[in-house]
Amino acid sequence: MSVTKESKARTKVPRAVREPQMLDAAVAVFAERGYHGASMDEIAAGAGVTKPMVYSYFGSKEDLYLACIDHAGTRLMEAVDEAGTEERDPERQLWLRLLAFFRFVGEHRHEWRVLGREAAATGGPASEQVARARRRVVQLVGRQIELNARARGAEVVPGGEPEILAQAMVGAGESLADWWLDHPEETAEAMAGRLMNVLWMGLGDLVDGRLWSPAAEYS
Amino acid sequence: MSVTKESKARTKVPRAVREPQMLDAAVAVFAERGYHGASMDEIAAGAGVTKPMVYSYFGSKEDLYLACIDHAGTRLMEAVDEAGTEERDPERQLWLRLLAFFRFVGEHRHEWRVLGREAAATGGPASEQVARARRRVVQLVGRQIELNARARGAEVVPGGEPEILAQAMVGAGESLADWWLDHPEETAEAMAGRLMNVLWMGLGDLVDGRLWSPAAEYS
DNA sequence: CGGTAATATTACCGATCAGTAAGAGGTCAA
DNA sequence: TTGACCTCTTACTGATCGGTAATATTACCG
Repeated sequence: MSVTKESKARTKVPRAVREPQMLDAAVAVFAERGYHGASMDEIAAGAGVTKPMVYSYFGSKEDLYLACIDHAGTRLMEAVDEAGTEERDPERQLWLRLLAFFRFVGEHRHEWRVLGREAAATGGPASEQVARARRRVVQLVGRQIELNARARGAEVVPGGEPEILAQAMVGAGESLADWWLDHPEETAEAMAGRLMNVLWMGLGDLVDGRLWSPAAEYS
Repeated sequence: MSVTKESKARTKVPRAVREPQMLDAAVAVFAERGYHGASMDEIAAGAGVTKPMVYSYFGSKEDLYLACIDHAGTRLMEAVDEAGTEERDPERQLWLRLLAFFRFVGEHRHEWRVLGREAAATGGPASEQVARARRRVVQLVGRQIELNARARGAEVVPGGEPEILAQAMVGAGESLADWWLDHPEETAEAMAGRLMNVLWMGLGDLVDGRLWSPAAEYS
């Protein structure tokens, strides 16, 4: 009952297994305490080893942090990217990807927190890495917006470049995801639906009673 | 050239003057380094004094942080609240308040950063204070949404409770504000216009070419 | 002037923490 | 078996930082 799993695995564990364990523990601690607040001892303990092992595998605290950012960013990108790749209708594709986003956040809260919140706190080159990972997500969303616009026959998106709109969308998603943490009774579908509404329909439509809803069953 | 201002003010400064100086310095350092990364020595130096003075006025690091949150939150609330108080049209009132928000962010980046980003990093009772300050903003926006809905004759806002929509809006504003930091050539008006568009018109309208624009001159 | 209260400093303590040295103990191939 | 390699630990260093005496210095008021 002391540690999460496998109270005592006294065997030596090969690097290929232990390294991901360390990464997971690091993501959890960084998400909980932030970069400065996280201690390497706690991360090591979370992985079931002691500090020098973490240093021998990852080099330094900052390198470990960078690895966490990369890990989380890649996983999020994969989840959102592969959702709706075979969906032709851009509006529905947007919906599917929003849904994938919230499902990822719901199932990997730690990863999301590392990417979203504690990001710019360090100020060093680590924050550069976070900014890059974040930009990848924003660009993906921006391309999605462009797709939607082109599908409607518009050459450019009015109201600003797609990436700026994407920036706003990602921020709205982040904020809703945070709200979700305090209201776990909501489903990922409900959260994605809310974001889809406020983004796609806009407040102007909403207050007039025009509501968005997924046309068909969602996967 | 060493310190920002007044190279040497060798006189003793009354508490009523020095305390706000400390608060300003603390906001700046907390915004830059985050709670954990900020050192009391740096804050004290920024205020032109040494550490024990800060402790004698604010008690502890956490108390100082709380004071910063309160300070920034109150100022932001005031700025947004008093904008458009005498505007009757809710849609235009929303616009004026978005504008006030971005002007505040543009002129008080430190304050905004303390409220927005480094917020949940501490995990202690300080994050509770941040959450409360943030909630005040969200509630203000939520009331604004309700006002808009009522002005259109709707009893309730479809698509979810107003505070959830407000949560998304605030997040979108945060995110755009961050983007703004890297693109200072944009004006507060342009930023507020973009946010107004994506929120009020919605992507569905935007990609169809329906764009929002302020009806009359904005103050 | 003199003395009281507020402003301010120097110099320190103890704790925490990133990072390391040195070596103990398995594991496996030859 | 043996010896080389990988895993893992104990035990430390040096620096930073929150917080605190103890004390100095200035302003102000009678």
